[in-house]
Amino acid sequence: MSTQNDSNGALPRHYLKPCLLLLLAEGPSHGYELLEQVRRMGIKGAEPGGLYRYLRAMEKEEMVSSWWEPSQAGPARRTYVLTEQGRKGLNESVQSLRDVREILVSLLDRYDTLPNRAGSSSRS
Amino acid sequence: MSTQNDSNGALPRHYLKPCLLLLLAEGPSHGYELLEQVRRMGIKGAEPGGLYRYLRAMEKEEMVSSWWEPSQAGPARRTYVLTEQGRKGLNESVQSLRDVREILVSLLDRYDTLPNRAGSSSRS
DNA sequence: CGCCTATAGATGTATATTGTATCTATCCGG
DNA sequence: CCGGATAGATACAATATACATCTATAGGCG
Repeated sequence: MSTQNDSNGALPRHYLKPCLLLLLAEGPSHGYELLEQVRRMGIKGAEPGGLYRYLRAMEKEEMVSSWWEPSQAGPARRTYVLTEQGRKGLNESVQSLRDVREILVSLLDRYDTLPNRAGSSSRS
Repeated sequence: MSTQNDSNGALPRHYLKPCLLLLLAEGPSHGYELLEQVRRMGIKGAEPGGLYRYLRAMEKEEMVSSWWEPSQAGPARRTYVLTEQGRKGLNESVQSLRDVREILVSLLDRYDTLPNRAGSSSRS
């Protein structure tokens, strides 16, 4: 019961956090919009619960700050902006994502050079 | 309490599983050796507990099979090999890692084109 | 021999993280 | 007035992870 479900590239905290920081580095936003942006980035496993939780947690860490903002259409929104701290956090997150990318790339390369005895499409 | 510790590129299940499948696709091996190989691949967060548990779990899913093998120096080892199933699992895992890589790459690109008002190294 | 270390594997458990469902509230159209 | 979309928040169960611990074997050393 621990290798279940890999059919999603669910992208948990390791991705959601840098994503949110990046999006906020591009400009202030609010939860609902961030959710849609994150999803548009291809992150399937993004759900409201986790996202709102994340935003509040990041606020507690002073990576972001927020305030209520009334909207003329619909309920009030909590608008988030990146703090100085958050900018630093983004930089660090990105650095570790670069590491991850390298590991990923080398793993994928390694897979591609695997002698695949089964159903190989190799030519000549 | 949810954005704690990002200082590691800890690479949880999403990476451990494909890693193990890849390594086993390269040839049979045993837990202790796999642990060291995984670590050599740059995955810091790999610990024995999780790894052994993972192997057993994958066996339950018939991705791998194993048997005890005596060793002339030290305690007996459980040798693992990839099954047909496991090979398929690897292929699928890899596909989803490719998706992850794409997301990662585009995210990183997006970060690089960010107008960085702070400490920018832009000239002229 | 008795003890220590390295190798090898496995497990128990406390805590952290997730997923899912549910709840509140506001505004708009009909 | 009602239903749906927007917006945010939270409770709770289910999982996953990290960490420590436990077994066992072989080999070296005093």
